Amino acid sequence: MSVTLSPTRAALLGQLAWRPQTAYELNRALSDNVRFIWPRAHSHVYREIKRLAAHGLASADRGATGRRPRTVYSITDEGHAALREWLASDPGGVALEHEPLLRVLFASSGTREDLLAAAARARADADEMLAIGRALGARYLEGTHQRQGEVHLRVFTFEYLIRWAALTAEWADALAAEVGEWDDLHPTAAKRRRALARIEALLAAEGINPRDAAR
Amino acid sequence: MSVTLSPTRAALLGQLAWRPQTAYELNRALSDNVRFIWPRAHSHVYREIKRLAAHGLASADRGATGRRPRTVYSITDEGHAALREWLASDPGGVALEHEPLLRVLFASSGTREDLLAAAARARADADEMLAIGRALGARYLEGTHQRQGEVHLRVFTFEYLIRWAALTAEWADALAAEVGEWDDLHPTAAKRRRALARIEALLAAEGINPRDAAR
DNA sequence: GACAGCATGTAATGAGTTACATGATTAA
DNA sequence: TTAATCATGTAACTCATTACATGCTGTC
Repeated sequence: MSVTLSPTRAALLGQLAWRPQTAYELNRALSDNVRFIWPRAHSHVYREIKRLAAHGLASADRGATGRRPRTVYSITDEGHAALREWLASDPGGVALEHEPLLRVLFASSGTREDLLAAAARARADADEMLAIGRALGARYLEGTHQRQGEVHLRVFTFEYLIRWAALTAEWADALAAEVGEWDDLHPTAAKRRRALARIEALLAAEGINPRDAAR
Repeated sequence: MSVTLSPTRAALLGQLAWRPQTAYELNRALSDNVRFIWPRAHSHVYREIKRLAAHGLASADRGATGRRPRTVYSITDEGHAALREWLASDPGGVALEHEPLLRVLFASSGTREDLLAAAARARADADEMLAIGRALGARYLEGTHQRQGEVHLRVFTFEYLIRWAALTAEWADALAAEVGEWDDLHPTAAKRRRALARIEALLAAEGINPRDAAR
């Protein structure tokens, strides 16, 4: 009769499973590890970890730094069990929260500059991810990552991060290159022609035959 | 002194800008267009559209189907202005909510089968996106999409969707292939060797030099 | 000895979801 | 004519964020 975890709480417990930590350290770890795949605000962590403790999934070891409280949390046996149970449960799916893409969808209500700004933001985020990926990759290859013993698993999250970042960067650049040649966002025959050619190329590149489409 | 929009509300208004719709139709449109890039629960739409109407960004035209109420919403001039303003504001960033990836990160607390199930879920989501992409692509190429006049812009969202789906599918397959050869999730020298080789290959493929890494 | 940045939280508010309810329409 | 599914919402609850507050620690 263990507690059912949400992905957010599972992420917390999962981090705790690695070692006892304060809420602050948990926040750091979450930034390093899941910022891009499960982002949450830092204040959230303080509340959620308390709730995990209240449910017996974590234990709280209260101490102090000078006159400030300082609480170190550890995972309990029940916590381990709940984490295992979560991992065995039916996994939730995949989604983006991609504001630049949303802005592209509604671009015709705005200006060319708005659209370019959205691309720039996507590119900036991708650059940040690539920088993190570079540092991560270096540590893995040197053998100095804190979870080096799990490289055989970490390689998968690493791969997704890198490739997703690269995709986002390429996409943003291609968008900026195309729109950079435009005077405004209005359709023209030439723009339309290039768009259709690109759609065909994409479908071909991914081996997709549009005639198979279910309508 | 117009109202500041959240991305979610902007998505609603953006859809409304295309044509007047009921909340139900908005939900359908959101499913078709932004499910993967800005997913929200359907009940949310009913509340938010009312709030937009209350703020004067949309107008509500109350009618009925038999004895049931039926409200058609339209965007107002203030709504258009708010949408333009949102598009001109500083864009938010890019994030994933990728539960399979989260499960991979904590895989060592679970079983090999858990990990394969996570990969399968990612693959299933990717398949769904690819199916939608195929249908979308067909309509664009035939020239029959409802927003055909915007293909020159739609091509960008289309591109991202297709490539992201393809990436996710490939990743899931690669994960399943590798883990499929394992007996369990424990590290071995061979697993580690393959992982490091893959990390190197990835960095090389993306033209990333880990020695440039900021530490 | 003061300023910047790290560390450690709380409160208030708002966003989002799940569960429920029920009328209309269509196909078997 | 009944079962399924489409259409149209509401209520209750949980999740998550923003804004605030303040103590420590190192550096100039």
